[in-house]
Amino acid sequence: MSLRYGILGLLSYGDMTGYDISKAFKESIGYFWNAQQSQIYRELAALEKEGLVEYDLVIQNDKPNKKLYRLDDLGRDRLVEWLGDENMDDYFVIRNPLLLRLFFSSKVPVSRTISLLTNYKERCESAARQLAADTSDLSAYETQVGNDEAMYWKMTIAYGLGNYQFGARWAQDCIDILQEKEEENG
Amino acid sequence: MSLRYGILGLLSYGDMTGYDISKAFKESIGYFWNAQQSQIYRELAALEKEGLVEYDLVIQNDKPNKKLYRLDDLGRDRLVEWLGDENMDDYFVIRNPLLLRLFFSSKVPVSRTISLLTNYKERCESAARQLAADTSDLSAYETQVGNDEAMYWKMTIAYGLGNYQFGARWAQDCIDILQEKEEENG
DNA sequence: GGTCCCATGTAACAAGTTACATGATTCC
DNA sequence: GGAATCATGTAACTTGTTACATGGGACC
Repeated sequence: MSLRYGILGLLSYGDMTGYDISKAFKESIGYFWNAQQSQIYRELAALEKEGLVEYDLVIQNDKPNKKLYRLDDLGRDRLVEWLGDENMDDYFVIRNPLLLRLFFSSKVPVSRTISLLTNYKERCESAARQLAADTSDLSAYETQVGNDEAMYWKMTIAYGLGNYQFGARWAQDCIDILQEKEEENG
Repeated sequence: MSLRYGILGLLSYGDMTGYDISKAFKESIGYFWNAQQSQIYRELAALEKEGLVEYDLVIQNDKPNKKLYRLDDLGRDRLVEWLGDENMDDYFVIRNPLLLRLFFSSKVPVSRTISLLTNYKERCESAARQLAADTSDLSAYETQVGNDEAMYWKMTIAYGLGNYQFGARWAQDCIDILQEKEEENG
């Protein structure tokens, strides 16, 4: 259900094509949501059918033609409705494949799990660096969309960074425990 | 794909019915994975068809009959294979509906978002308390399954607790910013 | 000549959600 | 009398994944 509101939300900033939206999911908000291209086209078609969005076909000569989507009033209403929803159950549905795997890791040599966690830690750190770099220049965005938008955006970045940092710290703690274990039994 | 390995992993501890597995997902490992009952029965049927698990039909008089599932050698092999998999892409696919919503929250009054985050913070804190309470007595589990299993289990708990604590702290930071904002413009 | 960008989709499949159906026993 | 526990599943639907298909223009 969230994907649809992600699309409506992006369209609330300005008209976009499916391709633009797909890029936005990858590049701008990929650290808290991701979506397949095929999923976006499917959802856009559904949104149009339900009258939440409309599009104009833009004819281009040097590039493929495109469908430029915009929010309808109904779509805007639904977006605001969703933003005011009291229900938070969705926020506590967790599926963490790393923890699932770690939970059963006694079936595999300790060294294997150390390398898994080392790898994980590095990827957390590089993800954090990447996010910091991508968002280091907030000022451009700030003047473009206004202070309020930038404030909320910063909060999501703070979460992203904090979460990666936590992941890296936790992984290191686990590695320490496992290395001690290895020395004992080695 | 992870669900299947979650089931195989649980069965590696001992024979279980679909109902037992469903309970385990809810109660024991619900803080890092969740699965619908219907999903588990479907997956068990598929695993049996593929020869990764087998079951005995246990006839009961006072309760409904049940299918007691056990791991086959093939299932055990596949589990260990998965535990040694190098690919970590799955661990970095993120879908966080709270951040998605927060990102677009400039369209809604500040007070609304303060109450959202306050609520979120409280639920993080209560989830942390719950997890701590549920796992306060590790000793029973430790003698039952051995030290190695308990070690990995503790690591997943540490993640769960840390993650909830981080969520609560972050939410409070956001609330502080929003309250300042409200006083300025109030 | 090869790859990336632009821009649209379809098709098949896997995974997750929600609701329904059955029925005895136990506990309050 | 009502809810919870035990125990199985089916059906319909939504969401997410992977692969395929098309085709011009730009850049190296």
